[in-house]
Amino acid sequence: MKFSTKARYGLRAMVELALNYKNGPLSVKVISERQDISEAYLEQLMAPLTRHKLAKSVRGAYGGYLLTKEPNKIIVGDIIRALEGPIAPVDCVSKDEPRDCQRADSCVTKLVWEKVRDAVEDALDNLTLEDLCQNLTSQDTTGK
Amino acid sequence: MKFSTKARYGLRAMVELALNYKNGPLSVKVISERQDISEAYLEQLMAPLTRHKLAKSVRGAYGGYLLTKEPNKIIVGDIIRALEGPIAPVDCVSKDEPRDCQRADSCVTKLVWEKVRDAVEDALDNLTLEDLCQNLTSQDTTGK
DNA sequence: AATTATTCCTACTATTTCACTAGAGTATAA
DNA sequence: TTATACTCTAGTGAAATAGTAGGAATAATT
Repeated sequence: MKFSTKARYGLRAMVELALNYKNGPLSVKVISERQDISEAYLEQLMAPLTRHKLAKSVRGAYGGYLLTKEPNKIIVGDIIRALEGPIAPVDCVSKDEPRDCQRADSCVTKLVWEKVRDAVEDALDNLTLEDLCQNLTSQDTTGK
Repeated sequence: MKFSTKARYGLRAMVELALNYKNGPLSVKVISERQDISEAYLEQLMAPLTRHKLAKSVRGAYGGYLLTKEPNKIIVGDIIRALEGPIAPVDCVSKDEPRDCQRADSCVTKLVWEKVRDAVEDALDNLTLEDLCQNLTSQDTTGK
């Protein structure tokens, strides 16, 4: 029950964009350095984020990526879904692409997975990039 | 962000034991037939459940597995943890075996994973095997 | 016009994890 | 003493993960 590096790295990249929100585009190179993520790999992660209109790109020199909205309008859950697909601890309870299973008594445990799915969605959909940025700055003052 | 077959099959096996709670041990063979799970594979899943004292075994003819407690005393979260280890969407927020990461600003996203972890634990720790059994019987009456 | 910095696109690959299978050994009831 | 179970460990095939690599397109700078 782990999130992949796609979700983890991609989210960190988005936080980096949020921190830079007022300063124009940030290149993959810079993000990858600041966040210590492989440049080529991070490039791939930006594609789904752009496709889902969470970030937009500016090509050419001095280009890079920008958020499409203010940090407080960007939901962490949407970032994760863009990177990993629908949030579902097991395929049969995926809201978007449920996979129906033959077994009648799979319903016995379905309740469990539905509750987990809802709990995770609730947690992720009530956090914005701004929340994370605030968390960072408040932690900085505590000194390590 | 998926649960493995270990968690899914193992939980289904435990529900099967709960349904049979008053009738003595249930063999892996029977469980595997009722739940349509490979016998040899399910055998392996019973080991951690036994080790964590959620089930106990009776060897020899007419043997099998039993719950160690009443279904309403067995927490779904404990079953999942026995089968998959600590509930943690990323390693750094594992309550038992946290893996410390060097990156100071990993803290930026740590909040996210902690919230997810807590949400999942809360969901799983507030369900017992009895809850699932009741869910089954009530669903049976709805037809389908 | 050439150069440089950037995103875009796609194919490839190494590693790891998952989901089993297989078989030999041990305990126990009938 | 035999059949029925659990116990333990090693092996394996397929799939997913986590990247690498390279070239084409685009835009600003010189």
